[in-house]
Parts: sequence; structure tokens; C-alpha cells
Amino acid sequence: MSNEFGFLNKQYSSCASCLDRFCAIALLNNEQVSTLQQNCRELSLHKKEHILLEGSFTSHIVYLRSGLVVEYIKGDNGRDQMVQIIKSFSYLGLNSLFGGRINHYSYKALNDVKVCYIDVETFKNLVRGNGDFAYEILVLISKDNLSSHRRFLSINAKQTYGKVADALLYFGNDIFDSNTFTFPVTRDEFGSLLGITRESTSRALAKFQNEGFIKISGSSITLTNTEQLHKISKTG
DNA sequence: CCATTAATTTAGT
DNA sequence: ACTAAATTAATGG
Repeated sequence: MSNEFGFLNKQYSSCASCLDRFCAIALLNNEQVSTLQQNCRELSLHKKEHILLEGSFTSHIVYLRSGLVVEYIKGDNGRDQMVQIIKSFSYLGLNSLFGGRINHYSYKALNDVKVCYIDVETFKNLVRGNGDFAYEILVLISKDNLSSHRRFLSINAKQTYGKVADALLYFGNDIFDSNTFTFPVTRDEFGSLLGITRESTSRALAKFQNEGFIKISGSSITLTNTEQLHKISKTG
């Protein structure tokens, strides 16, 4: 690979030896990995930077190598509607792959992230040309679909304190694998994930802290009584 | 029970 | 210092 722009010749770790790569990449043959390599750019982005924008053409599928990302849509009133938090080793924009030519969601970095932009036609060709790989991509889309439906139905069934307790447990168990973590979103965004206001979020967190279920210091939060949080998540 | 409004405090750059 | 974000209290659907 050579071109007239020196900075584009910077050598990145190859897809073949990438330690962060999605497991299904192992199902590609050498030629396919090489094609992927040639149509893929690695980028480091900082917290708050946009990765994809709703409404723009789906020119790329993005692979999230490291960091946290939030998926959201633009709200009518100017308030964005958060859809979900996405962990590393995930693809962004997959659900827009066959949904017309535009991205249906925006994505922004919640902390410093490493991403790979993969040319969308290249990605589609890999899906067409490799059944095992396509199967794994279908699994991803299906899982995302199921978890989204479950999440929205669950939110619908709960009221504020239950929603907040649920989300805290979700962060602790699924996102951070720890009962202590740095809050990745603003109160406003957190509320938006659950369909509640930032004030209700504040009130719920303050209440939980007063009752000793959680401990907040700065942006760091500790779940000290997951038992009670579970109970509230179910009942209230 | 909870959103809205508004006033105040705190954090981030 | 200035702006964005968070908290708190009061009100009303």
C-alpha cells in the first residue's frame, strides 16, 4: 500500500494480528482479511466526540475496539433520546446496514475510544461471500434486537425508582463488572435512557444514597446494597 | 407518582 | 470567570 500522502502510510496493527478484533474475523480466509485490512481505518477518538451521525449516509460500519459508546437519536424538542450504552468489541451501525442508505442512530464516545471504520461495501461483500461470518453478524443483530425489546418492555413496566435501580444494576453487572464504577453519562443522559427527567434521576440517586444502597463521591458510584436495589428494581 | 418550573449550587474548562 | 450540569423545592396534572 502506498500513496502520495505520507501520513496515510502510517502502519497500524494488521487485522490479522489485532488483539481487539471481533471473534468472527477468525472465520475469514486470508484473502478476506486482507480485503478488510485495505478498507479499514483505525482512529482514536476522545470523550464526547461523535463517531456516526443519524441521517448521514452509511458509508462505514464501525468496529469499537475499546471504550464505551452511547447510541442515541435526535429528539424533536432538542433533547436527544439515548437508546443504549455499547461496550467494546461491538459493531456500530450494523442495524443500519440493510435499512436504507442512511444511519438510523448517532453514536458518541463516552470516554476515549479506539474505533475502526470499515467501508460499508467491503463489509457487505464479506457478509455475502462468507456464510460463517454472516451467521455471526446475524447473531449480533438478533441479540441486539432481543435485548432492546426486553429493555424497553421492562422500562415500560417500571416506575422511576425501579428504572433507576435497574439501570444501576445493569451498569454494575453488564457494563463494568464491578459494583464501583465511574458514571459514564450525565444525569440527563441517564434519565433519557430510562424515559425519565434528570430531576427524577437526581432524586432517585439521592434517595438511594440516603438509604445506604449506593455511595456517590464525585462521578464515582458504588453499589453497596445490590440486594435492596434488586428488590426495588422488581417492586418499585 | 412523577413531570415541570424555577431557583440555587456545583463542576468543568 | 464563565458555562454546563446537578440538586433541591414547590406546584400541578
